[in-house]
Amino acid sequence: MAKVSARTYSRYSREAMTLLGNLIRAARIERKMTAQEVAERAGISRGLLQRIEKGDPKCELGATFEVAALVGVKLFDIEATTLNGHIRQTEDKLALLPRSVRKKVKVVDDDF
Amino acid sequence: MAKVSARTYSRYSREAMTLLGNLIRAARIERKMTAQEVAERAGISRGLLQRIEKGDPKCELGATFEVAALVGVKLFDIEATTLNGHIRQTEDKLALLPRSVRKKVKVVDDDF
DNA sequence: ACTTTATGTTTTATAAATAGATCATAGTTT
DNA sequence: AAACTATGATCTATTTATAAAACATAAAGT
Repeated sequence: MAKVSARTYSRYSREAMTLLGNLIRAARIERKMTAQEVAERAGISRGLLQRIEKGDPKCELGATFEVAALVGVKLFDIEATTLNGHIRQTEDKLALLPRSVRKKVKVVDDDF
Repeated sequence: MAKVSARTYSRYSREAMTLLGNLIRAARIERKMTAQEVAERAGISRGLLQRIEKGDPKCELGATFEVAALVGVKLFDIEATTLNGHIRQTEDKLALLPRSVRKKVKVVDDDF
């Protein structure tokens, strides 16, 4: 009966989720859209939208971002038009980085 | 056999997810952390981390944000120290907004 | 104050994601 | 070049989220 393996979250990510939920709810109300309306447009249930607005960690990333986009909350504070450019930047960076990370067998003296 | 109700995503949210995944992967590699290592610290499986780095919409928001925090990717471009302040701001705003949205029965002339 | 409608909450059946293991491949270091 | 290790990919059992419905509450408009 007792819940066994509850996942834990760092303070930062918990706060980030709360903030995102708050931003979504505020944006939705400012745009005078009902929960029902937004849920329908996003193709999700009203219950899920409620959890998203609460900052529930157990929501799909896709559903959450979709709702955010729908009510006009900017992710990363980046404009829609420049998102692609940012993606390309990260791809260029990734192309330069090693493709796999190798753990050192011996510990290196990082301290000085 | 065929998949029935595949969810769709707007271009903006799809791109945002891709970007987030790329940022996480780049940050992880730059910090020389293996996928295994990050997965363990986040309390998730390596497979899930892989999907997160790919920008798969069907990941838990919590797991994704946790990983982002772990490798040092800033959500909303906001510092950890000021997150709380931003939350309070949205709460203040929400307190002022109406608690439920009412749809107009008659359409109002918005056009002029 | 009354009526209407949005929201909050709970429950259940169903659908889907996750963990974990395994294997193949590719990349890194010596 | 050889050995080692990280990553990519796939599979299955299990856990878990989701949709949908129903109801109660609360808020907004008249």
